[in-house]
Amino acid sequence: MVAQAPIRLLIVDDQALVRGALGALLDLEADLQTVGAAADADEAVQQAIELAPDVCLMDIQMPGDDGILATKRVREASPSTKVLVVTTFARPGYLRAALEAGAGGFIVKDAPPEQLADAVRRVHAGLRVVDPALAEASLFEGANPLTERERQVLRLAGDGHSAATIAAEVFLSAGTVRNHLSAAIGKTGAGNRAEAARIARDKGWI
Amino acid sequence: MVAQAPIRLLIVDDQALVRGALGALLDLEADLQTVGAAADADEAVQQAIELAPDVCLMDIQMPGDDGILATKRVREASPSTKVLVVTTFARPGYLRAALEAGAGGFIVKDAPPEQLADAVRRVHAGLRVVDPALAEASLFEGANPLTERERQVLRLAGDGHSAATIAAEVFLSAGTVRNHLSAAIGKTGAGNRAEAARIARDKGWI
DNA sequence: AGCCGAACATGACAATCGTCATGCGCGAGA
DNA sequence: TCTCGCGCATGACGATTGTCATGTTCGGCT
Repeated sequence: MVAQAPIRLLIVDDQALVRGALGALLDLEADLQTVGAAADADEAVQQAIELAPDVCLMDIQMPGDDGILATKRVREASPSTKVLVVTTFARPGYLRAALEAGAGGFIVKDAPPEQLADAVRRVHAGLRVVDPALAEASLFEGANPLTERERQVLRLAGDGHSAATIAAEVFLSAGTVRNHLSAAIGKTGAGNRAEAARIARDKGWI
Repeated sequence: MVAQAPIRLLIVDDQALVRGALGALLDLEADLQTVGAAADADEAVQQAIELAPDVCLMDIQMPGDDGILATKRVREASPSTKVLVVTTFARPGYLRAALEAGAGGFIVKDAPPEQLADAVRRVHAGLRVVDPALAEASLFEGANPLTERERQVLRLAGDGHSAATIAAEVFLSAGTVRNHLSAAIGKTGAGNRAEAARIARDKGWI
């Protein structure tokens, strides 16, 4: 039997150490070969065009465009490249957003290392790879219940901005800002804006 | 020349994928050998005793006891083991706390992969390894200005608890809690408790 | 002993926040 | 077409928060 051409990989993660370590781990597999590495969305898109890799490993948390948006851009730039999203946080909102952005798989960094190579192979074969526990949580949690305005003001409130400050930034009256926050507090089941922001972040809603 | 005995490593990180990936990266070096892996502080201490590794790679963010406390416990359990703290966040407070806990080095995950093996060798040789930029920041930021009470109430406030709730948890009057929070707000230069909590977390003060 | 500063504790007062009632505009379905 | 529901916007009202003046305790220093 003739040896198959290896699956060519592009690794995207803002942390250099993680890029190198994942590369080392995957290069141990005979049928996988790391051909590129990128630290942000722009580099990722450029390398996807130049290298047309078979699979792109994508971390979600990055400075600038996040991994979700980067996934969408990579898929547009190189449709033959499958994207496997690898993330630290098992947030249902992330899973949903990643799949909608065109990701072929979603795996958390808690997963055993042996599973990673398998996930890459499955994604390359066109299969959907999703952590079962996370898929269930996503179903249970349901979709993001927050409206655009609510997300917008809640993000700012979570950073400690006052209602008046937020009102000035989004061109609303302070009362309206408080009202949107109140709605967000109700939908998250929180008792105040700080807790609401924390919960929404936990679930990947903002 | 006779081959040196390899440097024996214990890797501590709550994320299985990262443990495996770091292990793969370091095992590429001829003079380094991964002999153990642990997912939390308890496992780390147990393995330090059983294996007496030369160097322990320690992540800071972990469930249960954090990496700082784990460092202290590993040093006590196996004094011959040097600890190299590896963290995602370059927070000056973390650096100071890690060194006080007995860490021999502190490196962030942004660092280039080649640097990691070198850092391990230096720590093993008994040298201090610290990211220069971070050391400067630590000097500039100074020590944690918050008192014990201020840290305590600010942590709870950051999770969205109200003054009354916090008061009940720490056995103080609501007014006293507000007063401690006010002090913390002043020391962090924030405008309210939420921002104060965010800033304090950023700097590794809570 | 006497003094001093730091951490901690408390209640009064003004500013800000969370909730509610109310209204507008717009797309979906009867 | 006429509702109905939803997102959005606003101001009034009670609840919570942030600040300030004040007081207590405790260790260090002269």
